[in-house]
Amino acid sequence: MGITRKTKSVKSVISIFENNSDAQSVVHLVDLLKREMNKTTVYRILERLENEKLVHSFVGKDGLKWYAKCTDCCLDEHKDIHPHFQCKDCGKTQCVKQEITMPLLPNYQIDTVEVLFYGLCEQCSI
Amino acid sequence: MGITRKTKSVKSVISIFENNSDAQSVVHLVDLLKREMNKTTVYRILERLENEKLVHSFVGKDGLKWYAKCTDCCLDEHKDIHPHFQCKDCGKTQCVKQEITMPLLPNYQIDTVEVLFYGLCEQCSI
DNA sequence: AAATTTAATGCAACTTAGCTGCAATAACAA
DNA sequence: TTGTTATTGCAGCTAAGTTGCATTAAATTT
Repeated sequence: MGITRKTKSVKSVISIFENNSDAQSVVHLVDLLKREMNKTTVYRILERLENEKLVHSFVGKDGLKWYAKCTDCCLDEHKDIHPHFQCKDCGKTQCVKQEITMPLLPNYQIDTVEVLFYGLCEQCSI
Repeated sequence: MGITRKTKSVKSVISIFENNSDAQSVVHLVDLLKREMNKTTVYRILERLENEKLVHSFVGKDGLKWYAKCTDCCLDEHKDIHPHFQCKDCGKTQCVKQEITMPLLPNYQIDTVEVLFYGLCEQCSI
């Protein structure tokens, strides 16, 4: 289980995340890579990269799946509380590098807390 | 603009939320009401109820759209920070009645913060 | 209480995200 | 160089959500 083969397609997907720290919607990635590989391949590579914990995924305000590289936003593996920001204007989506504290829910067993900030990014709020 | 006509279908949808404080996925509502009305009607009624601020919507962990009645979870209109909980086992989804404080993101203009707790509910964590 | 207006609905067809099965291809180890 | 098998392409599928348009039925007016 995991990325055992470094194929041309896998390298291609990885390089996108290396050259841009923003999160990427799958839809965007499929479009970006449509000349290089099949959409099914994109879906499957992303799934493998996530298993390998090279990227992590979350659901955007639009209900689409987004992926982002795992770096300083989640140093010690996949932390439970990992906020993301999505710009309602330009669509820019990124990891929020900020600690967040959450209240406990008594009698509940919480695995993850997804936090999505939605609004205008630095560029679009000028 | 808004709910101008109290049709049989509108009353039917509203009564579901009145008889159950849990959030409802649109998929579930469409199925629940399939004998009474067309799925397009369900989608359109929910849209109108949301405009009227009788219900509010959010995206679940699965990317599906969920609706919940606006009551004590959002007394003073639609507050920015309004957490929801979704059970990974039974699917039960509900508003979390708890205040949450969020850090400010400098230079960003945040409209809403979606917080989704994901894990096991009281029943399923026994 | 009929006529009128127009919001609401049903229907059928469409769009799009994401998934599946299987045959063909290409990493990589021997 | 060959053999094994992970990976990919392809075609077709599923399911959520949307759209246009003709029809129906609330609510208002006469």
